[in-house]
Amino acid sequence: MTRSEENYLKAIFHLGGGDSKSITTNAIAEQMETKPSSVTDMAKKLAEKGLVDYVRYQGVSLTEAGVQTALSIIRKHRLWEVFLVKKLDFTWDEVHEVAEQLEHIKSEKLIDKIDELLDFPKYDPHGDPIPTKDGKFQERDEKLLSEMPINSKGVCVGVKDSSVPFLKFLDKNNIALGNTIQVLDKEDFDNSLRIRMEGNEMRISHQIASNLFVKKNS
Amino acid sequence: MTRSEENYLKAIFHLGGGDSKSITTNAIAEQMETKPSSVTDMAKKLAEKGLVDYVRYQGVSLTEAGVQTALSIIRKHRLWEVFLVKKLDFTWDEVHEVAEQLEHIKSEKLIDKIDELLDFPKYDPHGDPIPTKDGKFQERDEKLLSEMPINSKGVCVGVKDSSVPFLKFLDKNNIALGNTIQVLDKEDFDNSLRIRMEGNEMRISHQIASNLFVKKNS
DNA sequence: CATTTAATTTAGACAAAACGAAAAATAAAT
DNA sequence: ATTTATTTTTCGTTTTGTCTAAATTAAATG
Repeated sequence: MTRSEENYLKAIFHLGGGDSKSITTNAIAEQMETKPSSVTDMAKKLAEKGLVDYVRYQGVSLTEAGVQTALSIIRKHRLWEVFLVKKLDFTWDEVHEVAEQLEHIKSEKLIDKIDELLDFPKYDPHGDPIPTKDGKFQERDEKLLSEMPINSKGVCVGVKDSSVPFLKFLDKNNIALGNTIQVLDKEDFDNSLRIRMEGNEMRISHQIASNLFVKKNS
Repeated sequence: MTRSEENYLKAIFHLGGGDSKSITTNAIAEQMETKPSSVTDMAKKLAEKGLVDYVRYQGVSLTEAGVQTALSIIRKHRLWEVFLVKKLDFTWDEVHEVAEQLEHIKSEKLIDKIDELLDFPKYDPHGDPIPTKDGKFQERDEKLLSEMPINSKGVCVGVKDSSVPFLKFLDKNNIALGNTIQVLDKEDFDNSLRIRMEGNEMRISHQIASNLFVKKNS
């Protein structure tokens, strides 16, 4: 399994190709910042290896083997992210780039030991769930802050956009995972929200609210 | 700097090409388990980049820039080895293979933080010195056990051969770095030694003795 | 010093991964 | 239903790193 093949599988998974949904070569090319013609080449190769189903002009979806491979890479990526934050004091906006490299290290023992060292974390620094060793994906009951009704309460558990600028913005405004949130009011005009976060009242744009995952209090 | 280029620089350094000594393409090919013709190609490329001096039919030696690059890779390799042993309970015969991959991860912050996490170790699990961040190499006053005079005492500080079979042999015979050693007798016939190690008397073949580094007591 | 031997380089070819231009297939629009 | 537009693929080319076989250079030997 080459690095490039691994990156394609990961991209297809992130685009939803794990649910036997067909992903277009164009979509994959955009996600990976490459050209559609390159994707076609790789689609053939991965199909050859039994990792994707590929129908010309239709698109690509992951086979069961493809899903498992993708999950193992995502598992490694997220565990390394936790390691970087918890053990090496990286900030959550610094980890992605390095984890993109570390996820390709080939050693089952290494990643199992990292998992153990971190005490088997369930979520990465951005709140994304870490697949288990046997390829199970922990889905979570969460919704976007922008979709919470007025007066509902919850806890901030993840970010949808994990780009560096967004993460830095959250830091600057003391918005962190684990914070309690109550929706106080919604502004019809621009869909902005007034919320109470950890006791402090603040105003949140729709842009922000639609990129924060919240676990609603039961 | 590609992975392949880094591996060539490392190999040349290990063959002594850091002391402006010319290393033949054949020697490099053997060290890297590749073909001399491939080495020639890479020699040209590295010369182009100013990392080696290359004269046709003469061989290759590292430039100052080449030495610094090689040292930074060796530094990473050895720090990762310490990490694997100290933090993840790898044995000293398991670390090399994984460190060969980890040494190519590109992040200055990462390796500095690993260094810090390990409390700035000076030696790797095989007793090899770890170059400093500014590319200084800590030479050490040590000699091979096979060259120690009778009755001299010392401490075992490193291995010359760090192959898996040799390391496993040492484990099996309770020979570990840090152990005290006294040479009791030398057998002229086969150059084997009688030694006292941590109180226990034992016999050591020349083959073994010439692969163990000892720091002589002053 | 000529010749053989060994080491080294050159040249041509290949595989992986990528790209751009152009052809082909599909989808959309009229 | 036919044209138009868009998407996707094909094909030829490039780059990186490697290899084999042939040619060249250096070393060694008589």
